Amino acid sequence: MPELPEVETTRRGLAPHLLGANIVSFAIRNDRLRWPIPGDMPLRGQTIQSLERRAKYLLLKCDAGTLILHLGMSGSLRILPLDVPAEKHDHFDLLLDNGKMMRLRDPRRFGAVLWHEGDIESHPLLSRLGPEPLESFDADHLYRTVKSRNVAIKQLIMDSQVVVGVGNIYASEALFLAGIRPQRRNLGLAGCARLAESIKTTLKAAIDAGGSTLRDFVNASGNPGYFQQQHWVYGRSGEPCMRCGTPIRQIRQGQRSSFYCPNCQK
DNA sequence: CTAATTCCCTGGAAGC
DNA sequence: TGCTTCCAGGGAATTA
Repeated sequence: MPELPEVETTRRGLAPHLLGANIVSFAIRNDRLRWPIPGDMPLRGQTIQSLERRAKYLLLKCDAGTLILHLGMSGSLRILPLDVPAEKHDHFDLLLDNGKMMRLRDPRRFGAVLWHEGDIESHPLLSRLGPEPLESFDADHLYRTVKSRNVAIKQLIMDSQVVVGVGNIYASEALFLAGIRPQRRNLGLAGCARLAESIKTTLKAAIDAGGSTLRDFVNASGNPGYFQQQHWVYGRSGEPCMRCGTPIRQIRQGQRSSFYCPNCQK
């Protein structure tokens, strides 16, 4: 699943192929993603100025506006030669003047391709987002939020208004590293500090792991460079904790699975 | 306002 | 073997 590290890895993989390129045209094969892909985006002739990431959104900034991309649950972006035939779930292509194209594949169609002109931070999807976890996010901010809300800590750190980019997998992993149970509601400043640090550590480690697979990014037959992460607790229900051997527990929180070690996490 | 729930979608695994 | 059922998840939209 593309979480923040996968999106960042994708951004780094795409950037050298996209920056400075001119958009010749685009193709929409199936516009039914999270929202319909606008058919009238004025992309033709635009030069790609930068490729940034905000939360899990990729922002492809052009002369006249920004192409907003989201990978949803199953989306991937690849750079391919122009003549590679599209397969079943290849919904959107961006054709460039350098002989390459960027292709979006998204079987479950939870992703998005949108166009926005003007200040990108004011876009409705971006304007209410909380801090980036690897930038301005810290213990004080988390502690203040914990005190002002009455929800389980796991759901809090997955709330994009609190901090962006923490998906279901890394939420469980970060809570394990911090020694905090996912259902906890009261958390002191020290606990918040451990958790904020664990979130940063977890995401950074995953981004670093992704870097080693970047060489596979441009590959017509291979995968787009996502990577298998070694998980402490996620998906390991009933298996022994790698720290203490206690069986990992699985619970439901807000229709999502959470995993934790009942001995290591209090 | 906050918190909880529903919904979009397909592929893969499990069950019969 | 082939069907049916369940589950996964981002996050906006909806409901309580």
